Amino acid sequence: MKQSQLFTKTKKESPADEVSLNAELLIRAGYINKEMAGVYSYLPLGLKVIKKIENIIREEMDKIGGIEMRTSVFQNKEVWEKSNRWDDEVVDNWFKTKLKNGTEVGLSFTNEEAYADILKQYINSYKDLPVYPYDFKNIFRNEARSKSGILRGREFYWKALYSFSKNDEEHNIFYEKSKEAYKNIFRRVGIGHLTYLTFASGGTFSKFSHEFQTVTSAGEDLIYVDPNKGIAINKEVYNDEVIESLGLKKEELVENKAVEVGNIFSLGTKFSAPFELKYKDENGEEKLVIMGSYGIGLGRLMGTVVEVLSDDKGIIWPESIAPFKVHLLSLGGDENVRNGAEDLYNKLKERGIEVLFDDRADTSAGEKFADSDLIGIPYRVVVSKRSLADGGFEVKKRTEVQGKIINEQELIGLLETKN
RNA sequence: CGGGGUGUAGUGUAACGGCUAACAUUCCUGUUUUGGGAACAGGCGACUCCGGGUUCGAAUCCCGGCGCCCCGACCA
Repeated sequence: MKQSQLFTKTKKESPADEVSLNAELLIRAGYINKEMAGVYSYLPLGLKVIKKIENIIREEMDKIGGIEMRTSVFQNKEVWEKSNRWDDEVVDNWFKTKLKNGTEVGLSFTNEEAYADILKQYINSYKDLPVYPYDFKNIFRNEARSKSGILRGREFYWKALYSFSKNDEEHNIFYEKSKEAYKNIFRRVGIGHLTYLTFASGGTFSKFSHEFQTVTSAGEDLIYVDPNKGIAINKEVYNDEVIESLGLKKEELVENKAVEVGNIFSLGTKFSAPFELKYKDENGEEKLVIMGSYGIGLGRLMGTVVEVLSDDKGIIWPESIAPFKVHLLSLGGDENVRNGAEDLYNKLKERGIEVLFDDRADTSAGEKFADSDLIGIPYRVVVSKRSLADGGFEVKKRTEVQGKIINEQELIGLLETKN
């Protein structure tokens, strides 16, 4: 993509109404636009990042048997009354609206009811189980207080998978697989080294639920990390008994602030019971389906990556979720430079290398460098009189201080390598 | 929903109760520039969040509302 066609611009100043680092950098660099508290639009660059994250999650969900669908944002009151979660006294963060005829309609704040209700139509026999449907969709929560930029919004894009199993054994097998899938996801988006499987309160059907917590000062949770074992305990269940039952030692645990980037939950029959979601087993006996839920907020995940991976100049995207792999800058108005850059741009595109080409004619070198650092694309390639005189193009990783000059072949070779 | 803070061109800031609301940046015109947010000249852009009040006079003081940020409670 040519930068001259990208309508967004960078800002020198941080917005006055944002304190959180993720919002500051993402707004300054032109990834997101704030509409109101807790509500952000994703601009072209931001959407590219979200799609990259979405694809990683999709691959990992599909790998463990997930099957993608899409539930509606509109929610039927009758369905939610079955699980007693329609009433505002029970759930206080509903967004609700009305049809012309006065019928009440809710906007999804979670998906258990929708899935249980749909799957009830299709699950009859033990032969229909297990199944692992999931979707990506926007979720709405009327938070009393949203905060921390895109870490906690009133509208957010998430992935939610629900598992439907015949019994606890079958459920547990998938539950363990989902842990591995989640670890893969957080590793692949570049925060694996800071993200811990965390034991949290479990509800009625299991002792614990599991959260994936990324350590950062921007977090709103407190967790106690065992760095050697790579696991943590959420403050909400942190006590001597729990520490002991997990085989941990209190003196080895480190207190950290962290962001909950994902969670997995055993639901047992909490929803299958009210929905009478049952199947007939081999003996013709009716049994309740065992459910689990597995969520990841994509905006929160994106914001967490920014919180964790940036410097004083801007964002430092991991290659896996960067909006582009390469930021190509042409410096100066020299004709050879302009043609050389254009030529390289076309060659990279032909090879399927994602490149943002800063082709702006009247923009100074300093401004292009500053923009490039702020936007945070992993590789920066400079075409200038100097680079051409030295025999090619200057390539520098966002994480490096000093670039090096290499020729076109070497450059394409470098950028084509998969990692 | 409790507590604290705050609201002025697109953005970031200034302005004693008193002149045409200032500066920087963005943007537009022109000249000159092109390896770290270039220089010069000119120009556009604000019912000072909204509604009341005090006053000869309000961006400024008072009351009410709303927005936004932070702490808490709650939550992915």
